[in-house]
Amino acid sequence: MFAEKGFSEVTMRGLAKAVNISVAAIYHHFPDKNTLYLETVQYAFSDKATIFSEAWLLNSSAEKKLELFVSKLIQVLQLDQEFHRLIQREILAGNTERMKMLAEDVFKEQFCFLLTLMKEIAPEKDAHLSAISVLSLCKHHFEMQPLRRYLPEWDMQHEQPEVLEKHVVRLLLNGLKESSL
Amino acid sequence: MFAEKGFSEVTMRGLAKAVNISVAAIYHHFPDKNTLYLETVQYAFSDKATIFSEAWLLNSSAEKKLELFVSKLIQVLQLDQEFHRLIQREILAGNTERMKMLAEDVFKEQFCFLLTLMKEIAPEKDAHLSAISVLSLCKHHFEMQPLRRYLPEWDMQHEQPEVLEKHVVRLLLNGLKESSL
DNA sequence: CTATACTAACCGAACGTTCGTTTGGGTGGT
DNA sequence: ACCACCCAAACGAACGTTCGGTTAGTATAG
Repeated sequence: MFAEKGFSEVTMRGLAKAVNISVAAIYHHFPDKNTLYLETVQYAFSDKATIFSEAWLLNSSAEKKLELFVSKLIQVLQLDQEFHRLIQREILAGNTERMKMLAEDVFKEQFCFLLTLMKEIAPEKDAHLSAISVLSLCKHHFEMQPLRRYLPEWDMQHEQPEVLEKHVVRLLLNGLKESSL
Repeated sequence: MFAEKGFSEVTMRGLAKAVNISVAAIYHHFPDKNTLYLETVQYAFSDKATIFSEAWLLNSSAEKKLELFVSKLIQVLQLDQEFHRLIQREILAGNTERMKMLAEDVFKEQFCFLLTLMKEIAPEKDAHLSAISVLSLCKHHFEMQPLRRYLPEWDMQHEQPEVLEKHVVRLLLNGLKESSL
């Protein structure tokens, strides 16, 4: 509900009704709405850190690892859109402490993996910018979905994970490997 | 204020204080808060459509046009972060009618230009996906700013428009032009 | 020229509703 | 006797909105 509607659009009465208990019963388990929200967010993020270990441990070329990482990332974004909305809202809120917490506890490990991957694939490029670009190409496609549907030349098959995956991987592998310039 | 805090965090009393008039005076000009918000959004978007015409009319190669477009886009995102936040919030809200309106009245023209550009640069690639990728690479960098600051290997100079611009253009021009595969 | 009517613009104070939160009390298991 | 768990009901604050009245400027009639 927080992901869908945002913090202030979710009421304690609405939450209570959704889980079929009284409002006071919620206050038996959580001191206030803010703490409830923070624990909800932490819970939602708690299981996401382990998903990418498969790409991590893959014993193959850096290109194949990137391919698997992109595939996993798109898969997560596709399957758990609530989670994605929660990320969007958190980043939009931009609370300094929570950004530090997210960066440190949730994304850091995966991001470091992505950084080493970028250094392998494109050693002469800025790894941080490259890593962010990987995330951008995947994540933003989903963010734009509500609007993209009404833009010219939109096609249903753009929503298929495999199509997007292929597009992103080819763009990245071609783009990151320095050819000319 | 709507861009900064979101619709429901902005109160009529807060608005009134910000412009030094009474709450009732606002209701003299707008029927209700919702209409006020909608007119605010439309006003904020009204002058943005013309900014990119310079890249449009440039009498040069498609690559140079893309370069100028990316430059302009990053410039807008950098200078008018309020506007960018408003876009983010609108897309996150995802109201069908307003998405249609945004797509049709605000973005369509620029997007069509970008589509023809993509067809010139990468004729064998899906133009829609390529165009969205261009937007993604620019827009998402700014979206991630609050979080990125606390991720490894972040550098102050990543915030400089020219650095990001160069990175994005090189990634795109290399990536979109089919070389191998 | 003056008296009158009208109106856009504004205000303080209130209205009804909804919100987060608290209170006081109940129930079943240990 | 205790405690975790739950409830209906209420509390005060904040919200969007409305109300009655004031002001200043301007058009109209005598």
